[in-house]
Amino acid sequence: MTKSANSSQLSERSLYLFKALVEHFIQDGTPVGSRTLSKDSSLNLSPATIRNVMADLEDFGLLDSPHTSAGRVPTAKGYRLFVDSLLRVKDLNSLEVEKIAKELDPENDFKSLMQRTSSMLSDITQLAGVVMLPKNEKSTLQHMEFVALSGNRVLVILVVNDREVQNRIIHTSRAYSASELQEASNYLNDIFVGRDLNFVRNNILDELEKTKEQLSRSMQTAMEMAQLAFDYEKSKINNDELLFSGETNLMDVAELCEVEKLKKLFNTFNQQRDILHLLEQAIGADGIQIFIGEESGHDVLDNCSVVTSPYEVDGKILGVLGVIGPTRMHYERVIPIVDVTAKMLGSALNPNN
Amino acid sequence: MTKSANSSQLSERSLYLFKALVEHFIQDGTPVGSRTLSKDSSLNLSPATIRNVMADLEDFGLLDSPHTSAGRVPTAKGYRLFVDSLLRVKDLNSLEVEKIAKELDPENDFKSLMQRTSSMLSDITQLAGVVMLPKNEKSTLQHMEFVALSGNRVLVILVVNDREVQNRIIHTSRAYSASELQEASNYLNDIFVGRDLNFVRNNILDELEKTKEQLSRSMQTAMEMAQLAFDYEKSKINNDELLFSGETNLMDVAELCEVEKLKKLFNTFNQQRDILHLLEQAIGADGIQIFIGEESGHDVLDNCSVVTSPYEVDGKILGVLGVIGPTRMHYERVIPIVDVTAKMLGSALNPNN
DNA sequence: TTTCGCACTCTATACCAGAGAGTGCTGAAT
DNA sequence: ATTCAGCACTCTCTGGTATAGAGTGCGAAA
Repeated sequence: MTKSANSSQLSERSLYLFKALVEHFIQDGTPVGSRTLSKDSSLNLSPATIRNVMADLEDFGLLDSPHTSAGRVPTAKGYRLFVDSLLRVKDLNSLEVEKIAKELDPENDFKSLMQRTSSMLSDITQLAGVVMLPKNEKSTLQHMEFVALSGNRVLVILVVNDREVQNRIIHTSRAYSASELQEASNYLNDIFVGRDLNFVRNNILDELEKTKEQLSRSMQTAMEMAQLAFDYEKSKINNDELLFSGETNLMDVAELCEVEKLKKLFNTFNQQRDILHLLEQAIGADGIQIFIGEESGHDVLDNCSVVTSPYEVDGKILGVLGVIGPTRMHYERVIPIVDVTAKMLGSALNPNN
Repeated sequence: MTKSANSSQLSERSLYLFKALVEHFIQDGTPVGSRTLSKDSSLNLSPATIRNVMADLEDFGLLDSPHTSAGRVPTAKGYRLFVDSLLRVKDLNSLEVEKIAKELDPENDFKSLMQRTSSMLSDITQLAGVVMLPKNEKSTLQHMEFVALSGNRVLVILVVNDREVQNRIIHTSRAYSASELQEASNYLNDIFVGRDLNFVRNNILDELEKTKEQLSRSMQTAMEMAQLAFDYEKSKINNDELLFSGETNLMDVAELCEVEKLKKLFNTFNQQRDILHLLEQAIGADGIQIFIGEESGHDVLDNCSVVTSPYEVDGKILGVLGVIGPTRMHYERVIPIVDVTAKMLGSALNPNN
C-alpha cells in the first residue's frame, strides 16, 4: 500500500486525477483506463503510476471497475465527492438565459407556465424535466362563482392564490336560476374571500348552523351550494402534482437503454408517488440539491441522478423543480440551468412584477 | 400452380386455414409453420397440403415469411382481410362493461372524464389509449366572468358548451374594481351568451364601433376586457388535443422492443400532429375504423394498428377515441371495447342523462 | 517515488459445426 | 385431380473455441 492509501486524506494529485477521470467518463461513457488518463492529464505521469493512484481511489470507494480488464468508473460516492468539492459550474451564456426567460413568460396562465418550465428544462438539458406543482394546502380563496348548467347541474368556479382557477360540477336537488346563484355567490364571497380553502371547508357547516333560523332563501341556497362544492373537493384526490417532460430523451442514454429498465422508470414517472416523495426531500434544501444514483433510495433510479431546486415567491417556497438524467450527466451545465430556472420561475410567479 | 392460385378467388378452405393461421399468430407471436397448422386446424390435412395452400396465400399477398425456414406471418393486407371478413368479435362480458361504466362516471368534470376514458382504455386492453378532445370550433359561450387580480391583471373565465371552463389572465392598462368588472361582464353576457365563440371574437370590434358614442363607462370597460381576452385566445395555439395513456404497455410488445423504434413512437405521441391527423380521418367513419400497419401512412406505426371510434352526443360527433397497439393484437376483444367505450363516453357527456 | 516489464484476467469478435425448424418440389397413391 | 410422403435444401440459433485487445497488478529497476 502506498502512503496516500494509508492516510485518511487523499493527496492533491489523487484528487486532480480523480476529477480528470470523472470528466473523461462523463464525456465518453466508457470506463477510462490508466493509459488514457496518462495522456489526458497535464501532469506527466506514466500509466503505471496512475494505476497506483487509481487503486487507492478504488480503496476509498470512489471508483469501481466493471471487470478486471475494463477501466475505472466513478461510484455514487465518487460522483458525490466530484459534485460537492471538485466541480466548478459553468456560468450560463446569455443566449441560454434569454431562452429560459423567454419560455417563462409570466403572461401565461398558471398551468401552462408550469408546463413550459418542465418542457424547457428537458429541452435545454436533453434530459427529463420535472416540476412539482405547488401544494395547495395554503390556498386562499379569492373569488367564487356559480353558473347554472342544464339538468340540475351547477358549475362551481373557484379562483385561488391570485392565479389559479379550479372548477367542478355539482348536481343539485333542484334547478337554480342565474339570479339565485348570483345572490348565493355574493353572499359566500362576502364571508369567505381571503380565507384559506381548508378554513372554508371546515366552517361551512358551522356557518350553516349558526345562521339557520334567520337564513333567507338565498342564503340557504348559498349554503347548499357551498357544501356540495367543498364535499366534492374533499373526495377528489389530486393525483397530478408533477409535470414531466422529455422522458424520451432518456432513451438515448446508453446506461438505460434496456427496455425493461426504461419501462420501470417510465412507470415510476407515471405513478408519481416515488418521485414526489423524492422531491419533497428537496423542498427544504437551500437551493440546488442533488440525488445521485442509489442515494435516492429507489431502485429504478439506480443509474440516475436528480438535480433539484425549490422555487419560491417572496421567500416562500412553493415547490420543487428539476431534471432527471443518468448519473453520468454534465453537472456543470445542468446545475446552473436548474438553478436559474427555479429563480426565474419564482419571479414569473410573483404577481408584483 | 394449383387451381386455387389461378382463380382470383380463394377457396373456402384456404380462408379457413388463413384465419386459423392469423389467430395462431396473434396468440403466439411466432411465425406459424405448416406442421403446427396441420395439428391445429380441425380439417385433417397433411403439412404438405397446407404448405401448398400457404404458398397460394403468399401469392395473394396475405402472408409473408421472414425467411425460408421460418413459418408464415400475416401481412397488413392479410390483417385487413382478417379484420374485415373473417373476424368474429366477442361480446364483452358484463363485468367489463360494468368496469367501463364505472370509470366513465358523468359526475367528473370534463377534463378528468376524458383523462379517465383514456387510461381506462389502456388499462383494459393493456395497450396505449388515446382520446381526441372535442374540437372547440363550435364553442357556445355560456357565461363570462372577470375577476380582478393584483397588479393590473384580470382573470377571464369563460364557460362554454355546458361543461367546459376556459380561463386566461390578461394585463390591462389600469386597475379595475370588482364592481366595474361585474358590470362589464353583465353587459357582455347579455349580448353574447349563447353565441359561438368565433362569432364573439369577430363581432367584438363591430359592437365596439357601433356603440362607440353612446357607450357608458362600464360598456367601454367591458369592450376593452373582451377584446383583450379574445385577442389572447387567438394567439394561443391549443396544442393539447390528444390524451394518451398507457404508452408503457407498448414496451412489452415484442415487435417494438427496440429502443430506437420506441423512442420514435413516443415522440410521435408527444408531438401529437401525426396521430391527430390519423384520428381526423376516422372522424367521419360510421363507428369502428381500423388502421393496420403501413395503411396509416406513418412509418412509425409500421408494426402498429390503431382501432378507433368516434364518440357523439345527440348524433353530433365530438371527437374520436381509440387504442394503439401492435398489428398483432386481439382485435376480437379490442374492437368491442373501443366501441362500447365510445358509446358510453357519448352518453356520459350528454347533459340530459 | 516513479517507472518498466511482464504475466494475468476478462471481454468482444469471429468462425465453425451441428441441431432444429420449415420450405419447395417430385412422384406415387387415392 | 388431390393429397401426401419423402427428400434435399435453406436459414436461424446455439454452443464451443480461438484470438486479439484492453487493462490490471505486482515485482524489480531507476
